[in-house]
Amino acid sequence: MNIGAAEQASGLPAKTIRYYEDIGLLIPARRDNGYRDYGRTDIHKLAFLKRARGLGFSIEDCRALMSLYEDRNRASADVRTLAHTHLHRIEDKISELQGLRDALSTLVEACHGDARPDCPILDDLSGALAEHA
Amino acid sequence: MNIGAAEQASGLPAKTIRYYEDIGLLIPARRDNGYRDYGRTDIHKLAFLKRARGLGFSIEDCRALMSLYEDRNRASADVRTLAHTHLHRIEDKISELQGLRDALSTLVEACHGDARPDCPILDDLSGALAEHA
DNA sequence: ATAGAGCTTCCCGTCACTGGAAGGTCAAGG
DNA sequence: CCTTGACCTTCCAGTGACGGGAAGCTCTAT
Repeated sequence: MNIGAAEQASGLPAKTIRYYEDIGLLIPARRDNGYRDYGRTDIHKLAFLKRARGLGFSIEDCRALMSLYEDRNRASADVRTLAHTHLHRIEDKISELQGLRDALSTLVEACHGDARPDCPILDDLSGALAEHA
Repeated sequence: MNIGAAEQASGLPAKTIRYYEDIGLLIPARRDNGYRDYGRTDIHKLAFLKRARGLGFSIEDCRALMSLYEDRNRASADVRTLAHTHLHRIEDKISELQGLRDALSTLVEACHGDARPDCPILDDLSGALAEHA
C-alpha cells in the first residue's frame, strides 16, 4: 500500500504520516523503488494515532500508548494513569480559559462599542483600573 | 532606564522585551553605548502588552490594540469588535476542550485500572468501539 | 587593574506539523 | 518509444511566542 492509499485509509495527511516516520512513531517497509509500503497493521496503527491525537494526547503520550497497546501484558492501570494525567491537563486548561472568558466578557459588556473614543477595555489594559482596585 | 530595570518595572522578561522590539511592537531609544533606553511611556506600553497577552490576545491583536490605544480618535466599537472576536475564539476553544474532557473522562471511568491487561481506553483508540457503534 | 554584573547580537530549540522545490517512478495513451 | 501527469522521494523553511546559551562589549565597585 502506497502512502497515498494509507492517507485515504487512515485519514491522516501523507505529510503527517511521513513526519511520524521521521520521529520514529511508525516506520513502514520499503519497496525496491524506495516507496513506503504500508500493511494492514500499519493502517490500524495510523488510525490509532489519529484517534489519540484527536483526543489531545501529545506525540510522546501517543508513543507511550502505542507501546502499551503492543504490550500484551501491560497493566490497564498504566494506560489509565496516562489518560488521567492528560484529563487533568485539559481540565486545568479549561479553567484557565474560563477565567479569561469571564474577564473578557466583563470588559466587552462594559464597553458601549459606539463611535466615541472612551473605552473600558483599553482602560483596563492600560492599567487604569488596576490603580482603582 | 536599562532593559533590566524595564524588566522589573513591567514584569516582562528581558528576552520578551527584546523580542517585542524585533517584531516592531515597541522600539526603544538607544544610548551612545548601544544600550536600550526605556522611558516612562515605554514601561506603560510594556505593561499594557503584558496585560493584553495575559488575556490571551495574540501578538497581532496586541499590535492592533496598541495602535487603537494611541489613536485618540478611535471608536470604542473597533476595540470592542477585536475583543469580541477573541472572546468567541476562547469560547470555541473551551467547547472543544469540554468535548475532549467528556470523552476522556468516560474512558477513564470505564477503565478499571488494575494489573489486568484489558483496557477500554486502548480498545477505543484501536477502533474496537467504532465498529461496535 | 580586575572582577562580576549587565548589556549586546546571533543562532538553535520548542510542538506538531504544513508548504513548497527539485527530482525519481509509474501507468496510460498516442 | 515517448510523453504526460499523477504519485512518490528527500530536504529546507516557516508557523507562535518566546527561552537557552554562546561570544563578546560596557559599566560599576573595589
